[in-house]
Amino acid sequence: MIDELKTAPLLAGLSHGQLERVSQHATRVVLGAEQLLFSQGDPAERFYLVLQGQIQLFRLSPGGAEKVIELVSPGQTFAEALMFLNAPRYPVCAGALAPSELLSLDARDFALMLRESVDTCFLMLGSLSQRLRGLIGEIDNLTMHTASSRVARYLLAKAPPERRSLKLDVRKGVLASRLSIQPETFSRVMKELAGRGIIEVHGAQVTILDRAALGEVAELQDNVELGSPSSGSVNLLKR
Amino acid sequence: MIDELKTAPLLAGLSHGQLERVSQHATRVVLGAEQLLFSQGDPAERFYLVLQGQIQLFRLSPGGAEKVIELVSPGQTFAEALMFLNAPRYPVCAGALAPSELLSLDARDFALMLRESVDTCFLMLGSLSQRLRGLIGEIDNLTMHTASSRVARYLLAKAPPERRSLKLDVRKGVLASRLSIQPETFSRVMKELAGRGIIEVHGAQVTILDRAALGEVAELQDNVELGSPSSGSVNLLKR
DNA sequence: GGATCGGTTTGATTTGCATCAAGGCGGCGG
DNA sequence: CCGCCGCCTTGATGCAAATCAAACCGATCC
Repeated sequence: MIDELKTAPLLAGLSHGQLERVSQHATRVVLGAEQLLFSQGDPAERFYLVLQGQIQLFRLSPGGAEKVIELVSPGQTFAEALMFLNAPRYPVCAGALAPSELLSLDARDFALMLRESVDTCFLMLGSLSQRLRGLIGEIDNLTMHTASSRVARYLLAKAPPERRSLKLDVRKGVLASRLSIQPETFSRVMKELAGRGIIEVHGAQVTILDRAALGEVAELQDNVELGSPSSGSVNLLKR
Repeated sequence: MIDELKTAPLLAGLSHGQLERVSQHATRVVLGAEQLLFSQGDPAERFYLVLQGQIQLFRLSPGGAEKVIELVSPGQTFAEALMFLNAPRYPVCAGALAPSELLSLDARDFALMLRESVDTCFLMLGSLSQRLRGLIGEIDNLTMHTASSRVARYLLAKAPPERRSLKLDVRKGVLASRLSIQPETFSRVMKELAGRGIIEVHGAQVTILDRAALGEVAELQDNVELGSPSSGSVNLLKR
């Protein structure tokens, strides 16, 4: 299990002793597709590391509509920010989009351990800071750009820097929700882009034919950073 | 200056020695109304504590349109999250809405000091965590609620828990941007609310006449609600 | 094979809000 | 006091995206 813990950037820097301590309070969780892990409003006593599968974090409206806030892939952690609040409750729901396997870590114990490791505190601070930046980008995206632009940005961020092809790894409807648009609109945008010869679509397989034109649609300007997970690293401030 | 530093929750917990160290690297900044403090994209080497006045953080679109992300009041700090990234740049612009006075703190030095105080690390973690939660709320707001709802929420949040009256402390246009709506729409929403006898408006002075009705407009969680046959949700996910 | 069932696509229509365009109102300087 | 200049308001129009509705497709299972 310790090797599995090390797949998370946040935990990779821990000492062997610390990892052992963490693993002592960790449990393995297996979820079937469409299975719920926790609901928004539940007391947040644990946080999670995804090992396999795909997790969605989403908000629920009273009417039952769900809006996907974030998609979490293997190697990523989620809900760890909450352990620093005093009576934390999950602000979102979490559920599996596919059969998934995760590790569930004890927040309270982890926080106690953190007190003995300023280095890890800084890793955590860096991680939260990045997430903060991501959310600001998200708000920018929502308020200053059109649905087409958001789709284009997603495709550009998703496409390996110099490969033309990419595969949508979740149902299109879920993706649409992640981008805050309706499935119908998503479909229409993709069709429009395909019609203009900018992309080619075969099911979940998408090929970017004209990256420049896609950038145009994305309304990219100057130094806009796409929310690519690999962008931006953490400063440890050693010494 | 040390007393002034203590007005920030983040700094209030520091020892006297630490505060002295911080103040050694701090400078006082005075801004006139409409004066810019920094631009998005600038290297982020300092962060700020507002002493007097009112600061707006905003994103700039290429066309020059600005969208207010946050309004910062005296006693609050901003841009401190960036010091944990390695080559940080401000993701927003900051400017004064009124003549303002702030303290500018050295990020690098502060981070170094933080290494010697796990307690303060935890304060910082808590602060970032809260901000994260706030931004998620913001996204929820933007994607699942109407303009009227956002206005209603703002008024409810702004109104002291059991006072009926409140004063809008920024120009209405700025407020509109903060709520991600156009000034025209903001005006119409206020007029609509006034017309329905829910609020009363005299310039910047707003009185809430019917708090329950305003909560209704705000689409607050509790109205779970019309016509849904069972209390079971439409949610596809099962526990 | 045919039937069924999600998910996706396509088309028609509606709508919330932005945009465009005037007009009003208040503050401030002459 | 008057006239100018921002800001706010009010009205008319336009448009992007939501909603409503139905057809389509690819799985899976008799």
